[in-house]
Amino acid sequence: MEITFKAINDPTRREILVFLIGGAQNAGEIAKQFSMSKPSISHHLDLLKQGDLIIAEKKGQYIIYSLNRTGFELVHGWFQGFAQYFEFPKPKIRL
Amino acid sequence: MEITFKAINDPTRREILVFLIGGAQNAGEIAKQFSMSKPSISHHLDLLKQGDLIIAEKKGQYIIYSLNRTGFELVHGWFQGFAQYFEFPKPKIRL
DNA sequence: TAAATATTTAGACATTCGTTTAAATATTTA
DNA sequence: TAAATATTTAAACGAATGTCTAAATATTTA
Repeated sequence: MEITFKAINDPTRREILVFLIGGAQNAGEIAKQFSMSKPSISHHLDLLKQGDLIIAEKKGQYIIYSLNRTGFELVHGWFQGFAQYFEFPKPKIRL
Repeated sequence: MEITFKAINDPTRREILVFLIGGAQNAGEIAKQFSMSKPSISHHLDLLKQGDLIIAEKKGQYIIYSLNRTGFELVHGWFQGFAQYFEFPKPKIRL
């Protein structure tokens, strides 16, 4: 929980997540998207992985990263707790 | 955006938000919930306010805090971008 | 108006965070 | 097996963060 919110806190990491909506990519391709050193991106990927927001799979000399449902469900679940507070009353009949 | 994610990152601030689901409260009542100095809580409230997650209204010598829809919609909107990725295909017919 | 109450602002300090360069590990190719 | 490629790990460092105590501001009450 804590680590997942932390992972989402950084703008670069959020951009990585958005980038991965387009599909799984290896670390090098992800790093290309950013004007930042590869070790920095590697570190961001590690935090995203710790937060269960991405999955890493080794394919030969590459490591393929893709979005992980687990972390997103965790955060979404937390927000659900507020839905009740904000939601307008639903119509009782089907419109 | 940036400040809203930052505001949500801290566990104390998330607890404050959850506490406010129960209804608006003044700063003193909020501070009572935590084993932390009032200035610290005041600082957390300020960050939550900056992130549009709470609203502050002065009532006499008290300041009443309540949840603010704006910040929650912002974060929810961001997450919506991933819903498409994860969502299973919906049935074409009404069940 | 003086004292009491509610809350914030200011300054200080240790911890955490994001970044970099250099070195290490693992895999593939010549 | 040696060289090349892909990625991470390690060490260092300035910037940002969360907390505290002390002081300031604003409002109410005696």
